Amino acid sequence: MMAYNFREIEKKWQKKWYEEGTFNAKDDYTMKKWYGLIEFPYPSGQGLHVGHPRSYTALDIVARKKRMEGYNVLYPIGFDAFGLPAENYAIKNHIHPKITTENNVNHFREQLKSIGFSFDWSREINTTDPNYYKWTQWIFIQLFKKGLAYKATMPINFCTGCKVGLANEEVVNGVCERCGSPVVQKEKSQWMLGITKYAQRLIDDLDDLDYLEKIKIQQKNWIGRSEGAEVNFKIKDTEDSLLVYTTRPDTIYGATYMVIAPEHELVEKYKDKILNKAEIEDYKKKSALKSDFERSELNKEKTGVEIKGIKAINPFTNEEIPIWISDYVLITYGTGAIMAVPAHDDRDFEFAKKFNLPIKPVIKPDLRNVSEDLRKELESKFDYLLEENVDYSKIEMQEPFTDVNNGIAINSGILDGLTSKEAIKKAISYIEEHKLGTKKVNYKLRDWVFSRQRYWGEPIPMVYCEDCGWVPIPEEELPLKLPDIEDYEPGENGESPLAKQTEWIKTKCPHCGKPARRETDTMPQWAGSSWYFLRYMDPHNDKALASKEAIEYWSPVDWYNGGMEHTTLHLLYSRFWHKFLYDIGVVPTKEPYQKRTSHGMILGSNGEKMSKSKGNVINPDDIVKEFGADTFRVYEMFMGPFDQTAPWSMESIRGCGKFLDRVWNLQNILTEEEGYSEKHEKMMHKAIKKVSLDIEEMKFNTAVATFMTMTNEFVKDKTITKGEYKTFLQLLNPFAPHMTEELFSILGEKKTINETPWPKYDEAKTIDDEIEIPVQFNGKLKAVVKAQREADESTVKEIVKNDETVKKALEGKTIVKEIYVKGRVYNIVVK
RNA sequence: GCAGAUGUGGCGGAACUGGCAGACGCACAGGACUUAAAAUCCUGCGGUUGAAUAAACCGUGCCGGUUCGAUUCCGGCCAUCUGCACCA
Repeated sequence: MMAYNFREIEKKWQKKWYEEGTFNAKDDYTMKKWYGLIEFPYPSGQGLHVGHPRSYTALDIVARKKRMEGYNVLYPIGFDAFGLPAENYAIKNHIHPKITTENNVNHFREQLKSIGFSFDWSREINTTDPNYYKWTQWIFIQLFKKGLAYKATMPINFCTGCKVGLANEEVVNGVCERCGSPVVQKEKSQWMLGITKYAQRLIDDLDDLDYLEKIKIQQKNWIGRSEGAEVNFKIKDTEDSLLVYTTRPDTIYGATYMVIAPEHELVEKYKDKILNKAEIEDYKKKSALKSDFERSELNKEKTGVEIKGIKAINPFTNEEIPIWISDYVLITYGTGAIMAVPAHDDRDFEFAKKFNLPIKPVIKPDLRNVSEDLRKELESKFDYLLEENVDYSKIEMQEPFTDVNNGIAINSGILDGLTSKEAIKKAISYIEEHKLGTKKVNYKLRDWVFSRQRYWGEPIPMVYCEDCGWVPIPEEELPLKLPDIEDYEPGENGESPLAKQTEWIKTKCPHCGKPARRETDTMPQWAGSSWYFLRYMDPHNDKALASKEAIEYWSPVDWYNGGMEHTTLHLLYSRFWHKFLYDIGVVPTKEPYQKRTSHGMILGSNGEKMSKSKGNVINPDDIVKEFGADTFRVYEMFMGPFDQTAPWSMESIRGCGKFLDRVWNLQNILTEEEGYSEKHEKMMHKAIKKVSLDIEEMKFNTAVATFMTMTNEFVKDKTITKGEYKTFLQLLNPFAPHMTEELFSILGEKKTINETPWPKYDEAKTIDDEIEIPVQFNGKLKAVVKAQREADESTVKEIVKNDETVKKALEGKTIVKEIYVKGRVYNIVVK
C-alpha cells in the first residue's frame, strides 16, 4: 500500500468534480430541495482568509450530507466585488478597479476550488457584472416608485484636509485615516431607503424563523421598539411648545428640566430671545466635530449649556423649568428633545448632579411583590423614600431609581399610589384627553442612507430634471453602466468622482425630454448583497432577476450561515428588501432565510485578530500546500465550537493530518466481510446517529472526535470489516471528501460516495443493555456499579448494597436518605 | 456608556434535560522499532499529600444562594472578545 499522496489525489478528484459539474443543482423542480447559503466573499487583494473556509466547510458538510439524503441541493458561490478597497487601490496605483477586481476574483476562485467545496460553479455571480447590477438598479427603481427611496439632507463625514467624504471606517479618533486632518459633519442631500416603515414587520416575522436566539435578540434590540408618548411642553410667553418623546410618562411630575439635541431647530427659532447665544453656538460647533459614535465614546463626562432667556412649563405641575442643550440627546432619535427626570434616569441623574439641577423623586420602590433579596437591596438603597410621612422636597437622592417593574408613584398628583405600569397608562390617557400629546411607538432603527460619494458602486439610476424633479431612467435602458474613467480622485466638496464626468452626466429627462443630469452618487456595498441569494436561483436570466418558477421552487434559503458582525446591518437590509419584493409580488415568501446561524472568528495563534500589522496572518494556500485540503477542512471543524472564536494552532492541525493518515492506514487491517462485526456493531450504529445529529446541530468538533474515537477502536482491535470501512468513509466524506472518495474506489466501489445514500442506523442497536451507575455519597462519587438498563429501583438498591466498595465506605456512617434516578445515579445521603 | 457573547488542565476543547468533570486532539514524559534520526506504534499525563495501579482532600473566573447533588439554575461582582447609533 502506498502512503497517502494528497497532492495528486485531491487534484484528481477536484478535476473530476468541476469538469463534470458533479455538484451542480438540478433543474428538476419535482425533487425535494435544499438551499444552503454562505455569505459570498469580498474579493480583497489579500486573498482568501482562513475565516472564510470555516463557514464554507460547515455548510459544505451539510450540503454533501443533504445530497446523499436525496435532496436537490443548491449550494452556490459568487463575489461581492464593489467596495472601497478596490477604489482606494485605484487612486493610489492608477489601475482600474475592474482589473484588480477581476484578478482578485480569479485568485479567489482558484483558492476556493483547491479546498474542494461542492459549490455549483455554473451559477457563479458577481455584483459588479452589469447583467447583475441591472437588477440591483431595477429594485431601486421599484423602491422609488413605492416612495421608499427618497432624498433627504443627511450629514457625511467630511475630511477638512482631503476635502472628500469619508466612510465611518476611514475616520479614526475624529481625524482622517489617510491625512490626519480633522473630520467634520457636513450636510448633504442623499438617497434614503425607508426601512423604518418595515420595522414592526421585521420584528414580528422573526417569530416563525429558525434563527439562533442570540441573532433574534440582536435584531430586535437593533430595531429597538419602545412604547411611550409624545408630550408638548409649552414654552413660556410664546404660543409654541417643545415636543418630547418619553417611555416613562409616569415620571412626568419629576421632570425638572429639558434637554434638546445640539441640532434642534429651537435654537435657530428663538435666536433673538436667547441671552447666551455665543456660548450656545460655540457648543454646537464643538458637537458638530464629533460623530454620533464619538459622542458616546469620548463623552464619558456629560457636557451641556443652559439656554438662557427661554423656559418651558411642565404641563402636569405648571412649574417653570430650564431648557438645556447637550449632545447626550440625539437629534436622530425620538423628537430630538427630552424631558429630564433625574430622579429616575441614569443619564439625567448624572447630568443633574454635574450641573446642580433639582432632583425630585416621584417614584418609590414597591415592595409588595418582590423577592426577599431584592426587597433587602431596595430597602438598604432607598430607605429614605420608604419611610412614613416623608417630606419629598427635603430628600437628596443618592442614586436614581429606574426599575419600571417595581415602583409606585408618589409626590405625583393624579398618579399617586399607582404602580409605574398603571401610572404610565393613566398618564397617557390624561395626555391624550387634554390634548397635550399622543401615545407613540418609537424605533431605534433609522432609515438607511443609501448614497455613497464614490466611483466603485452601482450607479443610482435616477435623473434630475428642473421641471419634473427626480425621475428614474426607463427600465428598458437598464443596466445604467458605470462609465470607464481614469480619474478616481473624489470630486470637490465631497462629490463622487462621477461628478467630474460631464458628458456622462448630461442626459434628457425621461419624462419631459428636456436636458437633465444624472445622479452621480453610487449605491453602498450593501445593495448588491441584499438580494444575491435570489439571483443564484436563476443566474443567467435576462428577463427578470430570476424566473417565477425558479423563485417558487428554491425559496426560501433553508440555511444561511455568516458572521455575527453582519447580524444587524446586512441581515436586516436583505430581510427588508425581500419583504419589499414580497409586497410587489416578486417573491412568494415573507422572509428570505428560514434558518440563520453564525460562525466564530478565527484568531491568530496569539489569540488576537489576524492582521498584517501583527504578523499573525495564516494563508490558506500555505496550509493546503503543506497539509492538504482534507486536513485543513477537518482541522477547521475540529478546532472548537463552530459558533465561537477560536485561535489558530499549527501544532493542532498536524494532529488532524495524523488522524487522516490513520484512516488511510486502516487498509492494513481490512477484512473482506461486508457487514459489521459483532464487536463493532453497536459502535457503528451509535456513530451514525451521533454524526448525523452533530452535523444538523453544527457540533462539527464532536463529530470529528467521534471519527477519531472510532479509528482508535479499529486500530486497537486490529480489524475493520469492509462494511464498517465503507460506512465510516460515507460519514467522513463531507468532512474529508478527497481521501474518502479515493479509498471508496480502492475498495472496489463503482459508485462515488456522493452517489450513495447517507448511512442509516437502528435505534435499538444504539442502546446498551448493561449500564454503569455511579454511586454517590452526598453527591460525591464513591463507586460505580453495573446493572441491566431496565432494572428497577429495588434491584439496583440490592446491587449497590452488595458492592464491596460501597459496604466499606458505609462503615461507621448513618444513612439519612437514598435517591435513585433511573439509569443515571444512585445517591446516598450519609451522616 | 449600551447591546450580544465568552470564562473548565500546560494549550484547543468535551459533558444528554441538574447526575461519574476533563471525551477527542495538541504539547510533554517514558518505552518499542531504527546503526541513528524522522515517521509509526504502545503507556502515562488536573493539583496537593503519598512508594502506590491504596487512600484522602482540593478543583469548571470570583462571592453568595437553591438542591440529596451545580460547569449546568438564581442573585451580585470581575475579566476578555465582538458590534454600536448615550435610544430618553
